[in-house]
Amino acid sequence: MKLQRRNSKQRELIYETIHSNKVHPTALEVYERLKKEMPSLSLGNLYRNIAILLEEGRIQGGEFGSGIVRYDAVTDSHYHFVCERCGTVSDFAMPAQNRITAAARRYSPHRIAGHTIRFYGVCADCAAGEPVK
Amino acid sequence: MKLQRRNSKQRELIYETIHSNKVHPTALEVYERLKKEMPSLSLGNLYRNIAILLEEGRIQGGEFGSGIVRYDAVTDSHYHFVCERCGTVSDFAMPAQNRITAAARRYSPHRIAGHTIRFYGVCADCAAGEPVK
DNA sequence: TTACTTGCAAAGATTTTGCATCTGT
DNA sequence: ACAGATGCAAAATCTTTGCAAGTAA
Repeated sequence: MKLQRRNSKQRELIYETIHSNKVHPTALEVYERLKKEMPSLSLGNLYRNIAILLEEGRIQGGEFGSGIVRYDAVTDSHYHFVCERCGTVSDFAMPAQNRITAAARRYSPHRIAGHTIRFYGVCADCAAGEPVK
Repeated sequence: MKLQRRNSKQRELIYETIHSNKVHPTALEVYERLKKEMPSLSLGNLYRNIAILLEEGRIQGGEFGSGIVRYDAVTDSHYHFVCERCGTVSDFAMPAQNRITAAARRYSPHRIAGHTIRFYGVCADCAAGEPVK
C-alpha cells in the first residue's frame, strides 16, 4: 500500500528553496541556505525529503559535470545550459523539440518516452570577461 | 608547464575496459572488472587515471539518474538512451542534430558550443518482459 | 637520473540508515 | 492513537590525497 504523506514544514521549505533558486542548487547548498531560517533542520532529513520530492516528481536531479547532483524544481519540460567555464547551470527557454523524440523512435528498438537536451558552451557573463567564479 | 605523460599499463587497461564496455561502467565496475587481470590495481590509481583520461578527452563521464558517474569512451559524438526500468545506458545511433545547436543560439545570450541529448523510456529487453533487474 | 606512476592507507565528501522522539491527522 | 516525519549520530559509499617505492624515457 502507498505511503500517506502529511504536511511537513521542512519539506515545503526545501521545495521552496529549490523552486526559487535559479542556480540549481546541490543538496548541501540547499542545506546551507535553510540552516538560517530553520537551524534545527538535519542533513539526513534533507536528503530524505529530497528523495520524496524526486519520487513525487516535484523536483528533478541531474549531474552537470561536477560530479555532484543538482536539483531543479519541475515546472514544465525545459532544457539546460551548462557553462563550461564557471559551471553554472541555467534553464533554457527553447520550446521542446517534440520532433526529436519522434525521429529517435526510428533509430531505436526501445520504447522512447522523451528526451532532455543539455547545451554547453560559455555563458554570457564569462564571455564578457566576468570573474571566472 | 604541462605534465609529460608516459605509458602506463594500468591506464591503457582502464581505457580498454571502458572502451570495450557497452554498458557505460561506473568507476567501481571498472575496478571490479580489472581486479581479475590486474589484482594489484588500486582504487586510488583507478580514479587518478580516470581523471587523466577525462582530461585528455579519451573518455567522458555522465550521471544517468543513479547519482553515480558512468564512463564512456569517446569515439565520436553520440546520444544516449537510459532505460527507466533497469537503468542501463546505451549509445544511440542517431546522427547528431546540428541544427539543434544552431536553433538554440537564437534563444540564448550564451556562447553555445554544442549539445547532448539523452533519451529515456523503457528498453527493448524490459519491454519484452525481461527480468526487471 | 628525472619526473611521472603506483599501491596503500588515511582522509574527505556526499548520502543513507537506525532509532527514539515528535507531530499531523 | 497511529503512521509518517524529524534530529542525531553512526555507517555506508564514493572519491581524493599524502607518501614512499616503483618505473618509463
